Amino acid sequence: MTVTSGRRERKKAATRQKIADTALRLFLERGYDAVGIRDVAAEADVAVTTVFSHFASKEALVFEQDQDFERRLTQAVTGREPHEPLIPALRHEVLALVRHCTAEGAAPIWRMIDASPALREYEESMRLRHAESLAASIAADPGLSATTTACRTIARFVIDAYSLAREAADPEPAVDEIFRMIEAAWEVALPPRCA
Amino acid sequence: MTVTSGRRERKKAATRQKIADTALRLFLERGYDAVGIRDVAAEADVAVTTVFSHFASKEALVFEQDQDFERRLTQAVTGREPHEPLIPALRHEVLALVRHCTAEGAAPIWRMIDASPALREYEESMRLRHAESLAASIAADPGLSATTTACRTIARFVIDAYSLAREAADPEPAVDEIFRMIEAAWEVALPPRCA
DNA sequence: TTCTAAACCCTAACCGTTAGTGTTACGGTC
DNA sequence: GACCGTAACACTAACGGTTAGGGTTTAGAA
Repeated sequence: MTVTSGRRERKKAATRQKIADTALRLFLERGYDAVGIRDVAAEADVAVTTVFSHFASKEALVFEQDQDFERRLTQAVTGREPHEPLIPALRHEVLALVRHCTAEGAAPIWRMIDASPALREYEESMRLRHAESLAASIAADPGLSATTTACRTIARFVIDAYSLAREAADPEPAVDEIFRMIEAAWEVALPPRCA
Repeated sequence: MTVTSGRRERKKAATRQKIADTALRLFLERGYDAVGIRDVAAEADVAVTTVFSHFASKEALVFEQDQDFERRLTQAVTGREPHEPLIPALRHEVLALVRHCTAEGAAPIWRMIDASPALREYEESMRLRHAESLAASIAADPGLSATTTACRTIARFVIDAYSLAREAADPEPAVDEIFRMIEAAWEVALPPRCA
């Protein structure tokens, strides 16, 4: 009921972080498949059940900041200036996310993800979740009057843009190229006088 | 080396079919999660290892006609009349696929899929594979001059259209609505004189 | 202080999946 | 028609992610 910013929460967060850090370190050292949950638990000095109380699956250990990602996308919609158009705001945010993922230090992690079918599959289903929540944000915007289908469609397209650009040889121009397509799609989705 | 349409191949196909039929029946009777691979194997009167020699995973038992789906999409691109435009051809094929999936008899299967996270996840990664092979077909068309990124983008959008329309309250109009958006996206992706 | 419940631990199991090792029987060869 | 290579299948045992069940500690509320 209270603020509960006490020791308990700090300890819990520390445990979670220790597990995530240990897991990522081991995965990068020995390879994702070569490291078992029991290894992670032992190295982080916690029980296997504790790992699963913090993370829903082995794959979730790798995508620890999943929720950040989702929040930034919805924020780009709900937190933009009044009358600021939707698509450019999303383009800007996706560009930032792609830059973040293709930055120097992130390369080994993404190499590991691309090498593991399980991780790729997990990331795909994550993206679908993100698309759904993005679609909800867009649909909730009172300044926009698009159908449910159009909102969900644009949300998917935006998530596709992120995914495709990240894999492209030259990510930043790819964002621009794909967003030109999205912009065109969005314009025909709106009723005539909603320019 | 020869045609090998002999008894061996027929027996193999029969085994595969028996496994698939048994699995689908049990899944629908008792629920996907309530049926184990060992149950399927026992009921189909084969060894567990035989199941996995025919199907790569438990989920693959449900999406038996996966390859049909992929072939139909690429065929819609590679097999269309000369000068027949790309997007309407794809729209036509997606419409047929959506009709097929939303037909009366298919409802219980899709209800089961929607209810199981594992099956949903599997379907998502299947779709990504289909998008990749569709992108390859589009990129290989000598009559089109789009960038690699544009081809991959349009392929994703088309697969999204299938997925979103299938889930929509009214699937067929949804296909039309989404394909209007795709058409607009495709037009800005082409260089100026490729109308 | 006392009580509650959240966080954690341990054990044992479940289930999908695979490796290792045969066994059968089809299909081509002499 | 006997013979051999091998594809298809069987059996066992295990591996690894995941969960249930039940117990212990401790932060924080009463």
